Amino acid sequence: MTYNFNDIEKKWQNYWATQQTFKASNQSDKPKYYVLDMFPYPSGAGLHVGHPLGYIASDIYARYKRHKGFNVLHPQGYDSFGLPAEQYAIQTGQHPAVTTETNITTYRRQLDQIGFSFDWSREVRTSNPEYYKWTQWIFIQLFESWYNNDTNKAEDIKTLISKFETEGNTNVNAACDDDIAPFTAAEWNKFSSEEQQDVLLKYRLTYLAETEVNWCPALGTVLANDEIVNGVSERGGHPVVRKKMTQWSMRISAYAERLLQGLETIDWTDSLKESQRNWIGKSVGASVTFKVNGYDDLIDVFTTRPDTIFGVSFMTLAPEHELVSKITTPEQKEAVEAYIEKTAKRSERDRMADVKTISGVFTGAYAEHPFSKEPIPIWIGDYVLASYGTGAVMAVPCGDQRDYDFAKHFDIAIPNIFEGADISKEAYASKDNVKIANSDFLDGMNYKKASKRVIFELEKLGQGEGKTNYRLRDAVFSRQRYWGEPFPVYYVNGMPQMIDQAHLPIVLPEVEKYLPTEEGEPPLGRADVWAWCTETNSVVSNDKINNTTIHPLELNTMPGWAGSSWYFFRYMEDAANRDGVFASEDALKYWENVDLYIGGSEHATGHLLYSRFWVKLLKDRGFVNVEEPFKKLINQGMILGTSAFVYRDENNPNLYYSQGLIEDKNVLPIHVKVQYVNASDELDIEGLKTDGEFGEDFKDAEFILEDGVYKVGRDVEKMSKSKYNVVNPDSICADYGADSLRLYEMFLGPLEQYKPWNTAGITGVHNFLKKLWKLYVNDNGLKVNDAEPTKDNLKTLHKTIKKVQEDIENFSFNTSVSTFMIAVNELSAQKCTSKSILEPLLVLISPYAPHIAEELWNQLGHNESISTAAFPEFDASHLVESSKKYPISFNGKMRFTLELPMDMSKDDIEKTVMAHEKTIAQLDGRTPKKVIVVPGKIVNIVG
RNA sequence: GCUGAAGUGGUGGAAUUGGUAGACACGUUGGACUUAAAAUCCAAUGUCCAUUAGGACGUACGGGUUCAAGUCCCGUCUUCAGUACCA
Repeated sequence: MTYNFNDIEKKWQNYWATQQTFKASNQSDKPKYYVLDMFPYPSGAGLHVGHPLGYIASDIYARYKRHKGFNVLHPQGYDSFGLPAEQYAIQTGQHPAVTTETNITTYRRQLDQIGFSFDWSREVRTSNPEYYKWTQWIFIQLFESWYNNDTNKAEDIKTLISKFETEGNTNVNAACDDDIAPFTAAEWNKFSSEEQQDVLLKYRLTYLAETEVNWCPALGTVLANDEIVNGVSERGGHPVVRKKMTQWSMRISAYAERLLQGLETIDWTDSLKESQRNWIGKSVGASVTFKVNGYDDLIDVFTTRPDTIFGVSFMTLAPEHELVSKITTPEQKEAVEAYIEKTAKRSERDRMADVKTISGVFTGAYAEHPFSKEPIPIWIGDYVLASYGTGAVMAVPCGDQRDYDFAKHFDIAIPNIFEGADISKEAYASKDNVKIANSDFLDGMNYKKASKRVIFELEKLGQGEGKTNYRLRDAVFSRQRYWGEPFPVYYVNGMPQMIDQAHLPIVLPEVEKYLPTEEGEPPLGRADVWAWCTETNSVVSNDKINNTTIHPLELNTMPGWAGSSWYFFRYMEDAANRDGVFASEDALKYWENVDLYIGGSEHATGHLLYSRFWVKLLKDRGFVNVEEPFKKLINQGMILGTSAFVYRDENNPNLYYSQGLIEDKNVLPIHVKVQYVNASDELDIEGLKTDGEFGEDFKDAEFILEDGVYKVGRDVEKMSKSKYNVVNPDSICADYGADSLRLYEMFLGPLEQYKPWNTAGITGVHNFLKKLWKLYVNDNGLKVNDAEPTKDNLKTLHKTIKKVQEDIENFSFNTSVSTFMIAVNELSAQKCTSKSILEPLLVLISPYAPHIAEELWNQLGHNESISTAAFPEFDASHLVESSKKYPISFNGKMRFTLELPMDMSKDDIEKTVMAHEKTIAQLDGRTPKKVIVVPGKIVNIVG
C-alpha cells in the first residue's frame, strides 16, 4: 500500500465535516480554550500559500489543546464588508453581495482542503444582516453612553441627563468636546430639545461633529489615521487631503489611559505593545495660559517642560490656529495671509517629506509672560500642528531643537536657562543632570523640582495646571461607501436619533449604481429612501420626519473596522441560539475572552486598538465580563514570493537578455510568471510564448541565452497577482497533499518571521510523510504489532514527546518538524514495529499532519477520531543516556569524558562529579574549588 | 532622527540557564538500482592546509569578561519593521 495522500485527505475531511468532529460545546467538564485567527477578507484572487500560515499555526495549537484535554473553541468566518468588492461593483455593476458570496465559496473550498479543525457551525460574516444587526446595536450603545472620568468608566447617558437636570454641567467630569459652555440646572431645563441634544452630542461616546478629516478624493471617502500610510491611502496609494466635514466619530480618546494601562495585563509582543503605546502617545506636562497684549483672548499651550518657562523667547501658533487672523497687526497681515495660503496648499505628504525647511511669519502681536510679564512675540509656523495639543507652543529655543532652529533662522533671542550648558551649536534637550538658572524662583532646581514648582505657581495665578496629553485622536467612523453597515440613525431637525432596537437590522438598500450621487452624496443617497424605510421596517414615522429637509436616514456607512471589533464574541454563541442576543450571558461567561489570537502585525494600531476600545465599553455597560479581548497574541510573519524577471532591451522591445549578460546594457526588468521558471532559474521560453495571457507579448521575442539557457533574475517580494509570483495552495495540495503543505509552511522558519516561499524545498517534508507511512505500512498492509518496545524505541519516543510539547508551547513549530524527521529516521533504523511506540507517535504528529495521522490511527483499529486521543505522557526515565559521553573541560585545556544520564538531578550529577574529582585533580595536579553542573549536558570544574 | 527586531555554510534555518556551532531540510557532488528517466537508497558537503593521520581558522566588525562566548558587556557597521516636526 502506498501513501495515497489525495484519497486519504479527502476521506478524512469528509469524515470531520459529517461527524462534526470539531464542533465546540458551551457545556463541558473540561477547561475551556479559545483559539482565534484574524478572519479573512474574501478577496477575488483567492488564497495563496502565504495566507494559511497563521491558520496552520493556530490549528496545530488548537488540535494540541484538544489532545491536552481542553474544550477548544476554534471558529472561522469572514470580514466580508470592504472596498474591493465595492470597487468591483462600480466597474461591473455586480452587486457586492454576489461577488462576496462567490469569493467566500472559493475561500471555503480552499480552506477545507487544508484540513483545518474549524467549528464552521459558528461561522460569522460581517456583511450578513443577522450579524450587523448587532454591530448597529453596539453603535447605539456607544451613542447612549458618556465617559465619567470620576468613576473612570462609561455610563448610561441617562445618568448624565439627570445630573444636568439637577446640577447643570459644572460638576461633571467627563470625556467630552472642549468647547462646552458651562450651564446650570435651570438653564439646562430651559434649553430647547435641539439645544439639549446638541449639548449631549458633545458627551456621547459616538458623536456627530464637524471635524477636519482625511479625505481621499480618488476613493471618494474619508479615512481613519491608521488607514493612511506615508500620507497616501493604505488601499490604492491615493493622495489624501484635509477637509472639514460632518462625520460620526468614536470618542476613543476617553479610553486612552485605560488602553495604555491594559497593555500591562496582556501577553503580547513588546514591539506590538510599543506600537500601541506610541500611537496613544501619552505625555505628561502642563498647560500654560498666556495673555495676549491688547486683547481679552488667551492662548493655551501644552508643554512637557514647564521647568523651562523662563527660557521662553517667543510663541508659535499653527497657521490654522483660530486666533491668528484676529491678533495679526495690519502691518503683518499681508505676510501672514500669504503664509497661511501657502501652507494650506501643501499637502500632508509634502509637509512630511520636507521637515527641514524652516518657515514662519511674525504676527506682530505679543503675549505676556505669566511670571516676568515681559512681552513675547507671537509667530506662526507650520512646524506646529493644529491637531496636537492646543495648536500652539511656548518656544524655548535653548531647550528644544525645533525652537532653536526657528530662533536661529529668524534671529530671535536664545536665552540660556541651563547652568553650564553649551547652547552655541544646538539646544540642550536633555532634562537630566542640569540645573535651572536665570529663572527667578527656579534657580538651582532640577527638572523635577522646578516643574512641580512652576505648576504650583501657575495654579496660584490661575494661568495653568499639570496636564497629561495624548496623541490618540478620536476615530472618524463614517465612510461614504455602499458596502458597509448602515447606521441605525435617522434625523429630526438635523439632530440624530437612534432607531429603536426592535427594528434592527437596518438592511442595506438596493441601489442601481454604487458610485456617489451626482450631488456628491454617498451611494446610499441613490436609494429610494422612503421605500428603504418601509422595507427595512425601520419605522421612521411620518410625523417624526415631517420637519426633516434632506434625508431621514443616515446615508454614510460604517468603516471596515466596525464589524471586526466584536466578532470574537459572536463566535461564543452557538449559531442555533443567536437570535435576540449578540451572544448569551452564559456563553460570554463561559468563553470569557480569546486565549490565543494569531494574525498579522499590520493591525497593531487599527483593529487591535479599536477592539480593545469596544470591549472596554461593553464591559462598562455590563454586556461582557472582560476588560481585554485577546489574552495572548502572536503576529505571524509573511510568506513572500520569489519573483522572476526577464530583461528587455530598452531600445528593442523584442530583445531579452539572460540575467548574466545585462551588466553593461540598458535593460528593463519585466515580471514573468514563476511557473515558467525551474529551480535553476532557467526560463521555459516555449511555455512563456504559448501562455494564454502573455503569449502574444513574447511571440516574436528573441532571447539571448547564456550557456545555452535563459536565466531569469530573482527577487523576493510580497506575493501578489501583479507580480506573477503567487503560488496557489490548490496545486501544492494536489501535488504533495495538505499534510505536506502544513508541515512545510511550519518548517519554513519561525512563525513570526518574514520568509520567502520556495516550492522546491517541499520534497523534504513530503519524503518525511512517505517514510512515516512506511513505518506503519508495507506492501502487505499494516506492519504494526504488539512487539515489546526496545530501550532505544522508548528513548526515541520520549525524547520526541518532550521536544514536541516544548516546541508547541513555545510556538516553535519549525523545530518540531525536524524532531519528527529525526524520530522517524531513528525508528526506521531501529526497525520498530511496536504499537506502544507508534500509536503515541501518531498523536504527536496529528496536530501537524492530521490526515495521515487520522488514517493510520484508523488502520490501527480505532473507531474514534485521533483528536479525542490524549497527548502522550512524558517519562524521563527512558532518556537515560548510556552511550553518549560528556566532555569535561578543565581550565580550557584538558578534557575528560563522563557518562551521565539525561534526566539526572543536579544533586546526583554533583555527587558523580565529586567522585571523579580526585582523578581529575591528580591528572591536573590541582584541586578544583568549584564544580558547576548542568543536567544532561557538560560538567564544568573550575580550578 | 526615535523605537523595536535582527546579522550563523551555496540556501531556509538549529543550538534551555554561557558548555563539543552548523541539528533538520533544500541544493550540489559521487555511488547503487534501471535499457533510460523518474522514484528510492547510500556516501560526502563551513573555509583553508595536508596523500593520509591531523592541523589552523570560523556565528557582521573591533575590543572586553570567563576555565569556556553565536549567547553576557562596551564600541562600530549593516539590514528589516514601525513611527515621524507630538511641543
